[in-house]
Amino acid sequence: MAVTIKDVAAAAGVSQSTVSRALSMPELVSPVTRARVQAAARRLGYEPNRAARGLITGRTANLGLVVPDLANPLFAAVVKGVQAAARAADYSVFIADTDEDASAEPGLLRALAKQVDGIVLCSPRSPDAELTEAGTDTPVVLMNRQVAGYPAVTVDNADGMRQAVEHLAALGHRRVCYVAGPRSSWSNGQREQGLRATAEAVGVDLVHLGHFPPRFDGGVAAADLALASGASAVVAYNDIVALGLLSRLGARGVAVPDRISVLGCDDIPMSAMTHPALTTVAVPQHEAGRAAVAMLLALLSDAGPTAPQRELATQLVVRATTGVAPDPAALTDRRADRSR
Amino acid sequence: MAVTIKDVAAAAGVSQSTVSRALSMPELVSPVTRARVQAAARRLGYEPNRAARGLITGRTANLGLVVPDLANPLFAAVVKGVQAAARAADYSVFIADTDEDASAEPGLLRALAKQVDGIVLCSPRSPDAELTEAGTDTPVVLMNRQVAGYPAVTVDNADGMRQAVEHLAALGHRRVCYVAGPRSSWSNGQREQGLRATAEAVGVDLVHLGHFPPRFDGGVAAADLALASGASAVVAYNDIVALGLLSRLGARGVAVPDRISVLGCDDIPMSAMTHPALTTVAVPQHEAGRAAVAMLLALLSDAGPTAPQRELATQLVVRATTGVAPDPAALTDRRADRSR
DNA sequence: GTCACTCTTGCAATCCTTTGCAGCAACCGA
DNA sequence: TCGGTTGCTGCAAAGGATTGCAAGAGTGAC
Repeated sequence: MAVTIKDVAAAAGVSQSTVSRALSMPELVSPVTRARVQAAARRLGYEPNRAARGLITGRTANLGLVVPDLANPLFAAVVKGVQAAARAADYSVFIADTDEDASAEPGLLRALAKQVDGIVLCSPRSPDAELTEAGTDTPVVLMNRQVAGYPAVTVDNADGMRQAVEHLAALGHRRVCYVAGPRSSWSNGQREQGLRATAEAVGVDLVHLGHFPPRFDGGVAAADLALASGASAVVAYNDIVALGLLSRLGARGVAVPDRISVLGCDDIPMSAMTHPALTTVAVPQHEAGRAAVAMLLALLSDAGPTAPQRELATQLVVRATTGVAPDPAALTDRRADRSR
Repeated sequence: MAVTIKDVAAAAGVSQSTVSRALSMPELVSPVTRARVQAAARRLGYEPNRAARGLITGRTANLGLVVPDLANPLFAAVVKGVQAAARAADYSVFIADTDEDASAEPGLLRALAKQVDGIVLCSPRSPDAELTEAGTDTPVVLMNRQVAGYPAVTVDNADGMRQAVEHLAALGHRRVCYVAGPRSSWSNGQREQGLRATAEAVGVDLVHLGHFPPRFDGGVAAADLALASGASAVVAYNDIVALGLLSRLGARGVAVPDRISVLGCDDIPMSAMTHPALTTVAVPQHEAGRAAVAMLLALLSDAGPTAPQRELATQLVVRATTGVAPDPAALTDRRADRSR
């Protein structure tokens, strides 16, 4: 049998209430009693029973985290950030994975809601309406999405795209194509918008390509279209798609970046490991995870506004898949281009 | 306020005990009462309070999962498998990530133990002694490791290596090098052993290379050594290391598989996406996760032996990084070439 | 008609902790 | 010396579900 508060009380010669207070509100008991109780608790190896505590306080000391796909390294980073922040505050984390299935979100949310104090909902795919409908009484912080009335942590996707386009423009690119991600992704919308605004501002033609699944094969499928679009640079919805692009381009013998530049987004670890290494826009997902938990915890303790917003900066990381735009004349003759 | 069993009892006109029984031991109440209670429960949207139930039953309906690194796609697969099996049995899962830090394991284990009914310990890095020492009263199932007295789910690493070596031998390779993983990894030990046994049996020279961290840069670091070892094929501890090897070989302009063959282990999704695609030994981690949960659940219900073992089959997946061994004469030619 | 038995159901204790309230002592100022 | 604080401590009541025990109703056999 586990040691209970009663055992500690007996050992210290005080009542259960005093033990409880000595351990969780130490300033309420006299120093000498406090010391005696704490000594007894430590000696007996007492650990409060979380179920009993939760029963009366109504709190579980657990947080929930919902991500679209754990196998995506981006979300692995989020998970690690969330875990770290939660552990520091003595919270544990339940993780649920929707497998990119938007229709699974409301159900998971409801299931989680009962056993956690708050939920971090990362990159939700559900339409806003369903999201608010599934809205329980449990506090929720959104990540990578903004919905009116909800607190949210986002990254400045538009600014990341601005950096990307300006980088490409500076390299002489005049026609850039964007391989779009899921229509239901808020981040994708933000990226499209940032892209469009900057493209117009710097005088770059923007070609919009389909909506592709945010996976490797999405990039593979998009590569030929990108090549045929006449663009000299491709911006992908994320790094995994960019990796798919690179793969297909490589298979077709298309030189990157000599013939076409490729740019990803997220800066997952794999991006630095490809050949050539991927130029990408780094989004601080680990930090975003921490921030989301901090926000959630603040919400739980009733501090601050009920729908705070926090936006984290993005940063272009220039590696080897972006280069000077090919001379339009040379485009038809690759050999001439190379020998330049 | 949430709806409690009391509300359901009042609505159905029965006592709390009857409600409790109607919902969790339906065969104990009369069909008509049962129907009335269940209808009331559904109508009111009743969900039992897990804390209250846990308080009296001593069960949490939670499982714990400890993995070395969530960012490793291999473990992401394990997580998904565990989640799926747990959800099917109405358990939730706490996940802890040790960041490949063996010394963090005992602490995490202890912290988890209090809030779960059982733990799946995946690829533990701690020495056996520490593991058993940290051994709590909480049931634990090991994955990718066997320790006397513990139930475990493993994969047949040795047989996977047999398939790998026989494949290489059939391609004419006579000297193969192994890029070893962490010394503390049980899987690594099994792989070394399987490799050695088969190499001897088929008459292949085996060169053992260091112990490298199971990461991309481990492979990068090992590549030059592998090349210098005179082997015509390299087997890597896992796919990520193999990817590192490929990267460094590519950077040095070494042709794969013409000059040297590369073989990974695990079959992570990325392996199929490289150029050339990686030949590897697939280990069914998703299924292993499911199996581990099944075993844990059986343990919790007191069925079967206290230390059951289950071993899953591995399967060589031949892709494009393994090929016919280069002609030894050609090998020296090329070496002379490079030393010029 | 009565006894023994089964089938349902309700009562009430229990799990462990937190917390409002009250009691008690000591201490301060008047 | 006494009333009023202040500071600690203990009592006891939750909190929501499970479960051993017992009571009541119904059934079948003699």
